[in-house]
Amino acid sequence: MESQPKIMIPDKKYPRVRFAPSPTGYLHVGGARTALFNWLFARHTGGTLILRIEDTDFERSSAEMVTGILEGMRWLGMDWDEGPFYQSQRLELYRATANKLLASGHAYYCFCTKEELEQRRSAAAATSQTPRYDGRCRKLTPADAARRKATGEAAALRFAVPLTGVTRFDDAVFGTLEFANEELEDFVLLRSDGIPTYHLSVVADDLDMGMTHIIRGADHISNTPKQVLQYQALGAPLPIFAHVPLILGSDKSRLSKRHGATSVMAYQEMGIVPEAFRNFLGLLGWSPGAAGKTADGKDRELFASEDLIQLFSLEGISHSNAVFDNDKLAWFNTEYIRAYPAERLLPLVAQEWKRAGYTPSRSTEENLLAIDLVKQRARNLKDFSTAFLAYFGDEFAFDPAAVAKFLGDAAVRGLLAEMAERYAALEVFDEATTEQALRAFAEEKGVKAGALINGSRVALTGQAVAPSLFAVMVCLGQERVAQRLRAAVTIA
RNA sequence: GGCGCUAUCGUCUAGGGGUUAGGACGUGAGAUUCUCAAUCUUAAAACACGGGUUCGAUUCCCGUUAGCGCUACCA
Repeated sequence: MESQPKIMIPDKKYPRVRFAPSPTGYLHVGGARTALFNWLFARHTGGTLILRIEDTDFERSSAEMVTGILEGMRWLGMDWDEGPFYQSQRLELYRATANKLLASGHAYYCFCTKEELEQRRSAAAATSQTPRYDGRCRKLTPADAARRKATGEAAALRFAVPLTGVTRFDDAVFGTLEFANEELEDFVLLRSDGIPTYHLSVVADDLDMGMTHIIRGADHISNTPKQVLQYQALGAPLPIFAHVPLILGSDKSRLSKRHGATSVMAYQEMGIVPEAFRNFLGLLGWSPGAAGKTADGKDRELFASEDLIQLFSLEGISHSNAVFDNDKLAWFNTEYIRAYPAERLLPLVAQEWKRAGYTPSRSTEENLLAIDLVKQRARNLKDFSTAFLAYFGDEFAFDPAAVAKFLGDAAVRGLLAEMAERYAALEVFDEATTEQALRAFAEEKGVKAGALINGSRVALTGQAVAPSLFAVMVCLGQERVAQRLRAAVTIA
């Protein structure tokens, strides 16, 4: 990791928020939503978004995961103003902060070993006592502790939580939250190897980086009093906390691998359009309230990025957890695919083709026309590399079910081949003339036009599902149509 | 177990002391078409339970239940 970017001088007139993922996994759905809310808030208020990588757990963190997280943010169209900062490169700050806390008597050295602590914890659990650090090293005199530390004895630094009283803070979504200090244990600030824990580094950084709002997952609510205590010990003003409810799987348990994809990038691979995903995520745990009504009083669902930015507010964040609904995501996806102009859809489709190892054989012009023709029927980007292949080149598969349903009759196949010559001879090849030709041919042969239409559709596209047949013909072009109809005899 | 948070259709949610409790996804039915999707119409579907407060509670308060979170020298 190269040199660290500079932190700008905090200008408290505008909010400063951060997204602070831990690179122990890819960007997951919950993290992406937290990032989105921070980004939306920053953009709405004209504030600053800082990206901070919380990699103080060296064993579980990796550079690869950082890359993945940045990739996920970019895919969703989120940018950041400062960073990424790496906590692993800011260790001095944490030590300095720890020293301040030690000097002011808010922290003390603890010489208990990990094994001892574990033993006491399990002993407490066995007698159904609340397992909590008993504060025995707190009784050591500072001089004693300093001497032992000087001899090289391993020691962690713990925060001395007040024995009585309550710690209170205002949360922008949950209101005033209050915790009894006696419920809090003397948590570790610095591990015995000198590496800070999350509790210390998060406060030191949020302070140093001038954060005004802390927007993060509700799983941090219980950690917050520990952080508030540090702000107070340091004589620093509190930022505004805003805890965002969690995202749950379909069984209402916390979203995890067994619910399907948790990595944001997996949704790209599944053919989801980034804006659809962002729209969906933005509405999970947040709603614009009355501002999101349409003229006829219905709730709006479709919000472009700019709309989300304009409407976003902390007040709209809901208090309860939300279940991730794949069906609704799929619906957003089709809405966006259909609404995109072909020019905008093409790059996404091209990416999908690349991933599928497909190269279209027609021109960009023709591809754009084809995209416009078929996008109404797309549910997913994947459709463009599977069912829609016949529109972009001559290599495509025939759906066996479609063949069986509409081309099972050899007589029909023969008629199509015969009809191919009519099409080859057509002087004007547009929707009107192609339809005319087919209906005339059907009448002449004494068969239903529908049978020829359906058969042609399969012969031309390989699918039973397609746009209007004559539009398909025009899209494919005269030569191709004649060719594929001639080949009909060989299909079944 | 302790502490904390939460509770409106299956799901996302709006609303709020007096409403036919609204919308969206999904689901059912019908219409339409050249297949399918779309579209249109339409149907079913919710204030977790029990006590208060109040003329009146889904809304405010308390309790119960349930779900989730935290309970590490992880973040």
